[in-house]
Amino acid sequence: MARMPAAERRVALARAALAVADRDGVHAATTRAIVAEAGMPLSSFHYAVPSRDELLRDVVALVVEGESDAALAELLAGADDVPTVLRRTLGAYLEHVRTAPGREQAMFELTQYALRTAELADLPAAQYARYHATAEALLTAAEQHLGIRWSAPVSDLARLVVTITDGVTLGWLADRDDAAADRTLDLATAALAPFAHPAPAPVPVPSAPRTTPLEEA
Amino acid sequence: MARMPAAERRVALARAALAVADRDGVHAATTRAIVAEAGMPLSSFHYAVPSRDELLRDVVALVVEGESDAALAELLAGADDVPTVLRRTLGAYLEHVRTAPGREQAMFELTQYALRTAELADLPAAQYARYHATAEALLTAAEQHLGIRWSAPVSDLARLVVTITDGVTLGWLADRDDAAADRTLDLATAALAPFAHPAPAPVPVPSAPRTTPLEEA
DNA sequence: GGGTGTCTGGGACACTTGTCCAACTTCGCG
DNA sequence: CGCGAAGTTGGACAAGTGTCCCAGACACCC
Repeated sequence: MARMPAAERRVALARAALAVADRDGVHAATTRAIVAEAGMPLSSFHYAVPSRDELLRDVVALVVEGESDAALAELLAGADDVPTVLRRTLGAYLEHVRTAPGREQAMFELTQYALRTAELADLPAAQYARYHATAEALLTAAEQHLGIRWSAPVSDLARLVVTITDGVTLGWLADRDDAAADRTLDLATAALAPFAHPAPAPVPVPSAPRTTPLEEA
Repeated sequence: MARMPAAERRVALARAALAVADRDGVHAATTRAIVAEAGMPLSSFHYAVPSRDELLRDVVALVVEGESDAALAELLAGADDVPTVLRRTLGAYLEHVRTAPGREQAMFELTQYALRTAELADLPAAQYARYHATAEALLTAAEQHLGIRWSAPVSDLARLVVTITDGVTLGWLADRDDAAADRTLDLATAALAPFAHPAPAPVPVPSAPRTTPLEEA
């Protein structure tokens, strides 16, 4: 085995663990399966990581990290009306689940496992806080780009959005009914869109007039 | 051990398995833990049940069975306006989750486990079909009792409702934020209520006029 | 009452699991 | 060059897993 600092080996193990959990489920991500995936001898595991549970913590961080970026670009494209953008964003999420179902299922499994494991009991709350924050950022960005204001607290709406994406994912994983999932998103869009109100007259800061409000970051 | 026909012993084992899965998670529901819970010797297990996976199938059936009744009564009580009934029903579900979180989590774990297990791969679809059917029956009953008509296909709405309850459950299990879950249900209620339209003039069957349409079953 | 089929239950099997050790090699610095 | 720190590794451990066998006990019907 090539020589490798422990820290580096640890992230390689986290990536391997994610690959195994994606393919075969979290319960199959044993220390032996993980090192096999990473092409390491078993003894490397506990040299790089104190315990399997610690590694799983890394895996969650690994996924939650890269999650926020992908969806944001979708919003900025074709800045149409609210329902269209909403539907397109939800659709993009579902598409992501469809192309990597194991990954998303692994995240559910990880959450459930963490909830049952004393040393990881704090993980799910942090994980979902990140989900909620991501959704909130998305909704706030939508206000800007669509020139609207949400008629309910954005943090509450964000939680509802995560609720819906989670629910749709779970349902689709269970029966793989693409058409039904799409119809659910249609309905969810129709249910969510009315919370968007046209923005009040773009508040001009009296002391600092702008030529065009479109130039605001 | 008292003598007991194998069939009877099997349901006792299913109940014990549910108790263990509720308390300690599905992964802790080993054959030994289950028979200990049931107060049986280990060898009784495979006399009554061919395999552990078969037993888990029973457990799902056990829960899905008793699920439909509880919520229905809620609807019939105080037949108020749509948002109130909607909110009350969703609230009753959340309350159920709150009082038995392990149970609901066990169902999620069971679904995830089944999805990863070839012999149980058919379970999740059937399980969710039941959920959807239950929600659909509820929504249809609501049409009658509230004198409304849903402006979207009831089966689609039912899937959205299950999506939301699943999502709320998952989120609450993760962070146990009661207030946030309640706010999510408030918002979901506001989002769902507009799908209810006043029923069209109560269709009188021309050949069989009724004195009062309220007496219809 | 005898015998057949149902039920009991102790014990074992083959295997997998997370974790650790102790010996070995390699690196980098003085 | 020498030496301590860092990295590598085969092998083992104790515990736990699902499943099965087999000898015995009991119930019920002819």
